Amino acid sequence: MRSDCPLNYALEIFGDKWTLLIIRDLVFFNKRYYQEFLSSEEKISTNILADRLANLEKNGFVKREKVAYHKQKIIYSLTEKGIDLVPLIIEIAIWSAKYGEDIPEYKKDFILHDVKKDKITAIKNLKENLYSAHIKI
Amino acid sequence: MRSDCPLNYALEIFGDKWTLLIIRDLVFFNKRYYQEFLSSEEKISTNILADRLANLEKNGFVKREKVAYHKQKIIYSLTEKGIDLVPLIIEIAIWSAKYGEDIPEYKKDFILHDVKKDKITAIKNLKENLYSAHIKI
DNA sequence: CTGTATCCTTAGGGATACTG
DNA sequence: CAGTATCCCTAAGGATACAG
Repeated sequence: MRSDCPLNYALEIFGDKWTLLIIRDLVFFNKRYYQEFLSSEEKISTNILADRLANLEKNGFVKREKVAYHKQKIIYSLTEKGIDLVPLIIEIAIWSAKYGEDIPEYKKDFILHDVKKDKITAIKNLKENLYSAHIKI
Repeated sequence: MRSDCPLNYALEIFGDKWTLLIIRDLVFFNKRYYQEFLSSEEKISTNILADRLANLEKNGFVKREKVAYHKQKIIYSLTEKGIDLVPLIIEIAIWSAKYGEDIPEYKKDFILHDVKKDKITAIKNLKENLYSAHIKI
């Protein structure tokens, strides 16, 4: 640890270029399986994905469960600690929607109109989706 | 660019372990000069600092101005684009105050009581400080 | 005082083959 | 299918010396 600053703490545990993208896949795209993460736009490679998933589990962001009757299949889901990253991911998205370049207009519009205008509802809906998805499992 | 995702965009331009700490120094500790950034807790080294300050300027987060009658002295200040990172830094701090380990209680209390309870006011006050500091320059 | 430049080490990461 | 293991390369970063 470089310091006891809260911002520094966060940067040290999820301040890399991949971790939050995996969280995003879980939150916004309802991804649950290894192959699904592997096939996301950014083309994460398998060794990095395995490493980050292991870290996410170690740090309590993600739970791993075996799928019944599919011996090798593993399902990933967010813990409350992971779900509580949603507000900050949304803030990042809002900033990018305002200043980002080469981001499609429809994505910017969605964030600035549907999300930013009522963050509390947007966050609530996302959390409900995640919890109900988890119950279904 | 790995994708046109807003989150990915943000991670690519300030998703490293140092950039947001410099922004933090500007926002919360009112640092303005190279030596001040250099002496922060996390012990950034001079080549990294120079590199990140150059990137921050290139990406429009920070302005560099020479101090009158101090030929070599440079003063750094945030642009609006940089100031607009405040809400997301606050969200990170709130998350860390809830889940972070080895963070002093008084820091957690400050964030959870003084900041989280009224984010809008906290952000407004920080922005006013930054703008008035800039005018004073 | 504000950087640059250099040297060197380590961490991050892509590609791909392999394992249970 | 979910990882591991290996190879190799590049980026990140620390230490320190130097320049304007």
